[in-house]
Amino acid sequence: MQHRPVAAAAALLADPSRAAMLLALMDGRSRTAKTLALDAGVTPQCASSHLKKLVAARMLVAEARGRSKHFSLAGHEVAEAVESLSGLGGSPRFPAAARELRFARCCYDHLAGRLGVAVTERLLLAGDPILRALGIDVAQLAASRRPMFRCCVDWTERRPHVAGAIGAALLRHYTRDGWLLRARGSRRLVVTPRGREMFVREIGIEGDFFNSVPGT
Amino acid sequence: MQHRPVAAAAALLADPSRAAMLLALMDGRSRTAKTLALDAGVTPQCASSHLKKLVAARMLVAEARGRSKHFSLAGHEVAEAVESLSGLGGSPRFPAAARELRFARCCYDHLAGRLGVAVTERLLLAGDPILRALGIDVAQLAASRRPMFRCCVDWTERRPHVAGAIGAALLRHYTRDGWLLRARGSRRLVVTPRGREMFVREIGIEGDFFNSVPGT
DNA sequence: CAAACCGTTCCGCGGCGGTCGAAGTGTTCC
DNA sequence: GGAACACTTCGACCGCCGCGGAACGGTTTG
Repeated sequence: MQHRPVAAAAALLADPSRAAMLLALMDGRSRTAKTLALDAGVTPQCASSHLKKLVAARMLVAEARGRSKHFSLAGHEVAEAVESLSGLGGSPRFPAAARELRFARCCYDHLAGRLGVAVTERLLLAGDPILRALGIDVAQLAASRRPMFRCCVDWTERRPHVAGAIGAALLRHYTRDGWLLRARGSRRLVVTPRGREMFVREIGIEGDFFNSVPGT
Repeated sequence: MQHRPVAAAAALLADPSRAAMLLALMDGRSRTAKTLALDAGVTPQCASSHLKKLVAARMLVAEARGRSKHFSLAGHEVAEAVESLSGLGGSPRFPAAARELRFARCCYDHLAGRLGVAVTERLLLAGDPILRALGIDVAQLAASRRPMFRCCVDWTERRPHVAGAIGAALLRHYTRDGWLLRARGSRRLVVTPRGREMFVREIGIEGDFFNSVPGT
């Protein structure tokens, strides 16, 4: 609902030089200003200007070490935003040199690539009984083309929530079964008394979770 | 490693008018060009220009309906990228009017906000036994300030992988226990023979997953 | 102290892109 | 058919920002 911060953050990633620097830092390690300038293909004074902006926006953190200065990503949110933008890049074809990178790589401080996705899905399959109790057929969802499970970095909570086929199936279940009501013309959702009861009983959310909550 | 697509995608989100339009569509429903022009506070001809670009970049899809044209988000990836950028907006303070939105809202086609995060964590807690078998103490991780579980939209796979404290703990475990080796100066990770064996035995990944894989 | 190096600031140049006015095309309603 | 409406294209203006050149603190080395 506030579009200024979105545009401001995107504007910082919109410059090819800054994007190259951020991508160079995507392994979670730190690099000197000069190294980043070479990565981006610009002069040191130009890189300095970019790095200053990225630090001011708290996307990077700087650490003075001797006569050189080391930069690294400020946090997971930054790495995740960069990754999600990489996926929007249109062309789903990757150069052959990236094949190994595609299989297993580190993303900031965790495992990514095909192997990372496979591990994730194994962990999430453990939640299967809960979904089954709601009448959601995981096997059927898996048969569809759509990625079964996705996470979405939550704008307000800065933590992930379930998206993908399972996320959509859950929301469908909530609204059809009267747990949640969609507000007209807004993204807002309202929890019904029944929903409040069911979220505690079926999902296992603590009862006092709903106490300090505006609106029902 | 290819920074052009990142910058190009970010540039589309970097304009306040386009960002406002995308945010208005974040509930997953469709809107007409005129409505979006009003949302963004620009003239219709200006909105038309923006919408054309967003459609060309496959971020939006257009559907001609009578004399009006309806636009909607092209997919989850777009919604997720917008959400992750929203989180980078610096100021963690939200206007009071957004309190209800913060608690429960829909993000494209799934539940988001505090409630969405709570449901997600309940589902993921079900994976606890697997992590415990690896010697990862979930309770200890939960005590830290850091969000326990995060997902990262995978650049190559377009599917999520585990990030957050658990993701970092997993990668630490993989490298310390000799499942994976970090390549120098690259994000690339190499699976050792031991890792190959352990991923199958401990995580439950199928054995032939590693067969069609470059490098080891 | 002098030299070398890293990073930074100031400055003017140049180009990309967002904006609105005006005019053109297609659709719907009377 | 004619008027009203939704959307689009064209053209011109203007502001913003990335860029390199030159010059300036700060730190390390000989």
